[in-house]
Amino acid sequence: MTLKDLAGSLGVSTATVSNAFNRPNQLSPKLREHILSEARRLGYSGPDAKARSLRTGRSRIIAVVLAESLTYSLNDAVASELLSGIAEVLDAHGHTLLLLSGRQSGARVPGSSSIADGFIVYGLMPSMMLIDELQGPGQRPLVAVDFDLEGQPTVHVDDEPACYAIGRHALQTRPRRPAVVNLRLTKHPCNARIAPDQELLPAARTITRSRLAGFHRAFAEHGIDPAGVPMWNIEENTYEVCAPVIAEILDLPDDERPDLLLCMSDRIALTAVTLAEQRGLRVPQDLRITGFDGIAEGQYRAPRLTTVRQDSVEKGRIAARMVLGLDPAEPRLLHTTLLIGDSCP
Amino acid sequence: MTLKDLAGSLGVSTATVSNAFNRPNQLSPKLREHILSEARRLGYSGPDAKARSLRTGRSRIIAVVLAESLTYSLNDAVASELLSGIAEVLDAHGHTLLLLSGRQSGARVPGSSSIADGFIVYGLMPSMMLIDELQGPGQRPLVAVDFDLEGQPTVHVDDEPACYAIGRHALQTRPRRPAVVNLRLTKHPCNARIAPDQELLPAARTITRSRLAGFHRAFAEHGIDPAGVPMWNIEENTYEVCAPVIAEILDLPDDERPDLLLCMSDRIALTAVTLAEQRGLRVPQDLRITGFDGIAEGQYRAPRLTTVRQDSVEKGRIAARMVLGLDPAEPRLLHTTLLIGDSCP
DNA sequence: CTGTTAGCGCCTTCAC
DNA sequence: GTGAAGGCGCTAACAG
Repeated sequence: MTLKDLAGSLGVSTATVSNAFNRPNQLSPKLREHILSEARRLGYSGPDAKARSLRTGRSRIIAVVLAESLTYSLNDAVASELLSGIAEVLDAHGHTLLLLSGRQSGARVPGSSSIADGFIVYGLMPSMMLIDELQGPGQRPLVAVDFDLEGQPTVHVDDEPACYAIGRHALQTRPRRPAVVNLRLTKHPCNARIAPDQELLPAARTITRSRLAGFHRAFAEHGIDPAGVPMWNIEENTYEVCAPVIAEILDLPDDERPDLLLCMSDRIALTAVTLAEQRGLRVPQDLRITGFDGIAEGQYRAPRLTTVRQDSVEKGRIAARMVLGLDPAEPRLLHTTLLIGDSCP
Repeated sequence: MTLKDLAGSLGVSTATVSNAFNRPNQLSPKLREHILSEARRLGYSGPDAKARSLRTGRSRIIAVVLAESLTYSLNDAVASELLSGIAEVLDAHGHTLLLLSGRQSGARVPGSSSIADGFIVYGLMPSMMLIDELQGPGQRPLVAVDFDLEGQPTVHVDDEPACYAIGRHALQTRPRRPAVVNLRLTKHPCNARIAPDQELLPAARTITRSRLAGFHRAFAEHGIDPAGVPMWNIEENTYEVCAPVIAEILDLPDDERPDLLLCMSDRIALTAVTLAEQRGLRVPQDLRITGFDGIAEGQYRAPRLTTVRQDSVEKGRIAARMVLGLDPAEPRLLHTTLLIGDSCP
């Protein structure tokens, strides 16, 4: 059943039916109601989305491109919150959400990406090819979240000041052996301690760099040489990947084991809390731990995490509003708030 | 830049360009390579998805319709795992994922739903209107997960036997005051204790009903009258909604407070563990707790949850394979495994 | 192996 | 307020 069929059986032109669905003020209310009710009766459920989008050039679909695999992203609290915020705004404005991953197993970008009216890209892609294609001639809006993309509006969090604040708080009690646990900081994948001469990703490619800068500023201010602070790196923000690295840290001999762990995410910090518990290490007496993100899980279990809260839902809302053209397409910086919990009072 | 333009500048017909992209064996490798490289050079990134989908009738997009709001679903571990499994299969077969919610705030079903090649519907919709429209004349495949939809293939978990198994395990140590904490069991929304005469949803409308039947079978087998077991109900599987109800239970006077809590989800059980800890109640000595789902969070924190693990990722994979026509469209029942943790040894 | 042709279903000027 | 006509970009027959 197509619009044309319907017009045929009603004895009106296709334009009139189209108007009944799309431009109420172009025909009499009475006729419109008649058409709509007949449509329902005959089982015509409105203009076909495929044809409509070809004709109008718009699909009312926004694609969210996630750097990581969908499997990972959907199970990450921060990414989920971001998606929630995006979905909320899109839904409120009659748009729907198409999920794409930067790590498609399929050979190339799925053709279906060209159907979207705009893109929200989250986290740095392993390859820029995808982005290049998205930015193609169509000139559809694109918003980058948590990384920089030349010539495109971005949404960021104040990573450096946030980590400075948390570092300053943690250093009020002077640690004997502080350490930093990073997330995707090294140029080459590494789930282990970072060697002093190891090559790191540039600041433009990972927010961890800004966060580290914040910690370093706090260290310097407290007379601690940042170069002397041992660092570890973790590639993926999951318990499974974090656990071995954290175990390596906690299983160091007593006189080498850090007594302060500045972690780049709450997931890392929570893993540290769990493994410390298992080893009979008391938090915060034997080991103080800080996180980043402020995810719910860290706030309702004991000991409550000392961390910095970023409003990922709001980040998503803003990105969505930008891509829909409701907000001006300009760089945005969200502020964070320090949450002082029990893991580092 | 369209396919036609490209054909024009290369001096070949549009069919040849189309073949270069879609049917490699319909033209010489040499010509194909030439066309593809010229396309890249001129900035043509392949056939437009909108036009292609209109022409072929297929979009390579599968829509997942979630009963709850996207905000809720994305933050629920079980729904996220389901989506992971779906995404994994779709991705492997060159399809992408469109997210729809049964609780659209937008007036009606978004027109964009008619773009999908098939639907996976998760959890019972508040209204069947949406489903009716999806099932419209198009006859596109539809798979229902965790609820029944007449005439459509479904994917279920063995809820009744699973709860029978967990109940049997828990009742090996005879509780003095067992209780059940349900999820969406009552006909009318209720976040409180369920009155004996309160109307419940029919089994076809909530899996909780099957789960409860499993518990009741275990009770009966142990000579406990199910009717004498107090029940509570919770409407949404989040800490925020669970906490007040659990608090109400735990704050009962000592001689009324349950010493065994059979919970319909790990989220509920974890909330109970947290609130019990806060009140100085020891788990499992003072209060034994069981869950359902087997989510990661319940397995790596102490005390490890006694629960039943359902493989939601696999559930998603199966649903996706069915909707893509890779598996036969027939009812499927997945098995669960009992996980005996420390919350109810 | 390559080119021609006829729509897929709809929206939107333009004339009436 | 209504109808006729063209084309959005592409693919699948069919011819050559």
